[in-house]
Amino acid sequence: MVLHSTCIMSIPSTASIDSQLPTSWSSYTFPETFTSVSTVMPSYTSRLWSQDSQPQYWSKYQVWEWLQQMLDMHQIDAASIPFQNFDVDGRQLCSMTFQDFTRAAGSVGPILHQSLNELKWNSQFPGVDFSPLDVIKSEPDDFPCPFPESNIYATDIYDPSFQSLVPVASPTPSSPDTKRSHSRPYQVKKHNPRGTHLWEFIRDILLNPERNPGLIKWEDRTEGVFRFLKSEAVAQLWGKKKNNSSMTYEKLSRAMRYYYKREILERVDGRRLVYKFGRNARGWRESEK
DNA sequence: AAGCTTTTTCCTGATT
DNA sequence: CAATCAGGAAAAAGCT
Repeated sequence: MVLHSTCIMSIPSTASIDSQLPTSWSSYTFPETFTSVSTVMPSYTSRLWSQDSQPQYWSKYQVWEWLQQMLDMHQIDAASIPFQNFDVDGRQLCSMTFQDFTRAAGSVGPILHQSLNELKWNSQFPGVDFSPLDVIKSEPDDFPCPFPESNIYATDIYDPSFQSLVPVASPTPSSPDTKRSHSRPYQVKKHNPRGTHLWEFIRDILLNPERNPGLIKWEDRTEGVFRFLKSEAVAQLWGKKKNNSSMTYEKLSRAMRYYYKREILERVDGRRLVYKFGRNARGWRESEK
């Protein structure tokens, strides 16, 4: 077995989290991901090579988005890690060591560290049409290898988030002899792409005061009730994310109202600009496990 | 490629 | 009055 993570993590550990002051994120502009570059390039290539998939080129906002995604994915409450410890761009993030992550995020650190490793791996070896993030857990009798004829080989990798050895695709053309015959079964499962739904966008603003310059505020934190303070500003932000400069609160609120039926939101009547998360909304609770 | 889901756009009418 | 809320309808955009 090869602990592949160690050879991926060959980046020197120099980032000192403590030295980075928690500056406000509210002034950060949204990155222009998935725009001109990806539409021009063939989708296959663009998906793998867009800056979006290369953590070293992430903006601070993208780092933050990734954090959100990780917490969602592992069902960890956002309040459990101090976001100000991650006021870093992709380059700085990538230079963080395991210890840096532990210092910055406590028990969540190892999970973040491992997930980032997988992303680095993916951006480094774009020939595989799935992300290591998609590899969830090995299941017996779940062969065959999803990329039998590629020069990618299966290798066991220790994944702290699963506390087990997880077979994962690994580029080791240098020593095919030991890897090609690998017979560990594995299962590939896609995670949802980066949360782009409106309610997630709203939730994420709510969860991060650093990025929330009085846009939306909790009315009742434990009940999931919140209120728009600057409805048009939020609409503008949403529009910016969707590359739609004509977004208005009028239209955004229509989309919000569709959530009632799906129980992502519950109706709060009588109070203007007030909404409440419903049973199908995830990741907003203070302690969600 | 086609079909389903989510969001956007537009609209009429009611309420605050 | 201006803003917001309610949804119907249908187009557009996203995803699988």
